Amino acid sequence: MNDRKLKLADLAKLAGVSTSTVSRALNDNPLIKQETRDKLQQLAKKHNFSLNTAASRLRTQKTNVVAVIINLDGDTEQSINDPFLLKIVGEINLALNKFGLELLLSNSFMASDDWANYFINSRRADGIIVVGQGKSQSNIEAAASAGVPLVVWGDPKTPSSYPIVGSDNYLGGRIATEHLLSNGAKNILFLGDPGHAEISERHRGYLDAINEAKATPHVVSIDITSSAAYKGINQLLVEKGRCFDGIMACSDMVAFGAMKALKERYISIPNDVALVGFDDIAMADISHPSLSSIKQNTQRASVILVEKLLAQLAGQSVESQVVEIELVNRQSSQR
Amino acid sequence: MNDRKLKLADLAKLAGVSTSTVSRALNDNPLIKQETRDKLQQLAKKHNFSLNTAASRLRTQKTNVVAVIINLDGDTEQSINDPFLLKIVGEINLALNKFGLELLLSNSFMASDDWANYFINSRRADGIIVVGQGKSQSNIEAAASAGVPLVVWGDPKTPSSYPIVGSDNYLGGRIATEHLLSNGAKNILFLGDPGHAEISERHRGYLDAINEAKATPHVVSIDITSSAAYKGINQLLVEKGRCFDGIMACSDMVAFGAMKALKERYISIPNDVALVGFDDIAMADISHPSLSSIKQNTQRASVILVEKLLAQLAGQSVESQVVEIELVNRQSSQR
DNA sequence: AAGATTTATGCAAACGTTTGCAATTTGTTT
DNA sequence: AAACAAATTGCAAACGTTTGCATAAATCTT
Repeated sequence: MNDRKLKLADLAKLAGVSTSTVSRALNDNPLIKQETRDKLQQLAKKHNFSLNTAASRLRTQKTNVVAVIINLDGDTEQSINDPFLLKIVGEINLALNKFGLELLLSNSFMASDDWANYFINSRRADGIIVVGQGKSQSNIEAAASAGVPLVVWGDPKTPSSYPIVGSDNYLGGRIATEHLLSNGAKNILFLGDPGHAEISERHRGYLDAINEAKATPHVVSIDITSSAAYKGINQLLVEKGRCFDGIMACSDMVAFGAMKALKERYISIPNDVALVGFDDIAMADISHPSLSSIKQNTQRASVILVEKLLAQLAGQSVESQVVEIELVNRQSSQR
Repeated sequence: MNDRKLKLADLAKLAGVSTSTVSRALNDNPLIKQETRDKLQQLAKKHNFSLNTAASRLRTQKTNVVAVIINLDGDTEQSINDPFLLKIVGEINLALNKFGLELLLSNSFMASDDWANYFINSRRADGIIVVGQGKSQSNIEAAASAGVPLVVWGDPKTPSSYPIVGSDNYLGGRIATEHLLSNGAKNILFLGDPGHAEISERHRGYLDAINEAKATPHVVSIDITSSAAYKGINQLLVEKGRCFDGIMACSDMVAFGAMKALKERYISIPNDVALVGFDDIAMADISHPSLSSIKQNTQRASVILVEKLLAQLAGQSVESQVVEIELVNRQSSQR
């Protein structure tokens, strides 16, 4: 490997042309003769040359970087290790790569609260993708109103000044609940925290389905973690006995927490209690009984998120968008 | 919000000092009088000023960015969505933040194969953290021998020219197997692909434990996915019946795949077959029966990875390091 | 074959920081 | 009060690209 890092000027000298020509050639600028372009590109490859991104970013005022912020609530236990959040990040990564963009990973604890300043003003990234609305949208609002190109994974029905891409959570909640009802459940619990944006919509769907069936709703409000779910169901069983025969869990991890509590007390799933989760994480298919769940099309959503961000960068204004959901019918709700 | 982005020079004019002074003040350089520093920092805050990172990176030749590469095998199904890999990424993120570094997320599919060139030469990042050794280490070798500051999450016992931080996989495999033996299992399966660096060590540990107990080893070589495990165990049961009473799975996801196959055939865990996994993912505690597993201290490992990378950046040479493991004893292996 | 186009290249000025060195101010010593 | 040392600040030159404009070379008109 060469000693000192080559720069454009060195390459130009080697080829006996100007730096402008090399720069254009490497960027495949049609101003340069095809033949010259090929020659220079080969030369660059041969010498292991690579443009200094700092310099080109400074010059072009573009970074080709997107900041992805995992938006965690300060007061919840939902951790940066939540499998679903990380799954989305993985898929956003793939989607960004498809468009030649890079991914700067952050979380709401780390970056200062002033996202516009920290990420955009400082030219760390061209735009922001926020994963999760959380309980409070103030950081997002602030960034959006500062004119930052921004797009959010969350509940698209939430009124907002910024585009939100996500599942139809209302419909998901409704379908899941109707599914439980049609499988004979009468007393269905909603397990999750309706204070949280996305979950509140699932809750609305649940409520409407319950009311239409003239059943009585019952909410067990817990944090979005499996251990909170485990404790919540346990406590309920201790205090009131098995006063329910169905659970609509606000996430798969929450469903698994509930499942554990039920199994420990030898309550049969799905015979005594039917169970539906949300997210369709990998584990849903592997657990026993396998977990029925509302599958979110995260792959498609990721691509849409990136497309909408690019549209904003191109100056277009974009709207929120719903991506389809699907009930994946497995053992935990069959009877 | 102001119209045009402020630059250092604007701020300097506002304060009536030179850009040098502002630059130094914002970087808390003791050359500048404390009083002046405070004043300028406040002014910067007030005007929502933020240094242009492209410019400072160009000037200083440092980025404060670390590229994290999820190293996926081309020929395996282990996906970018693997919960364990992503968990590590999450923790590396936190560790980097602690040191004021940022995280550029990549995977081995996206970046060109020439990591030295793509990440370092181009000044995209100062160093690289590779997550997972995969089956082939050629990319890593190439980068390391090009002099890239680099550190790998993997099996520290693998001979290498670069530092590897990871669990004592040999010991993990051994402890897990001994645990199964001491719980009365006689015919213990190793479930996983010994061609894979980290897993080969676990396999060695397994073999030694088995041999010392004068038992017979039996390897079911499968891809590192739960569905491969499910199929593998299913097939074995069909072809040879239940010819084993213990399974040492090379990961928790693999263990869950096996668990599902067993449950479906009403083979009791742990009574008929005792089961131990590896990784201790969140689900291990939530499943029923809960899954005994070898817990890797990923949090500590992440901090060590970052520290070793920083040491390299400071010109020191660093060695591979083992982080402790721990058997988490749960229901799947108790009898 | 000389002008008028078209095509291909080069010049030189940015982009916004940081930093070695020089210059200025302040404080200390005699 | 002069001479010196120490503490602050400013000057100006980088860092390595990209790109508007000018120029040179090649092609086309007539």
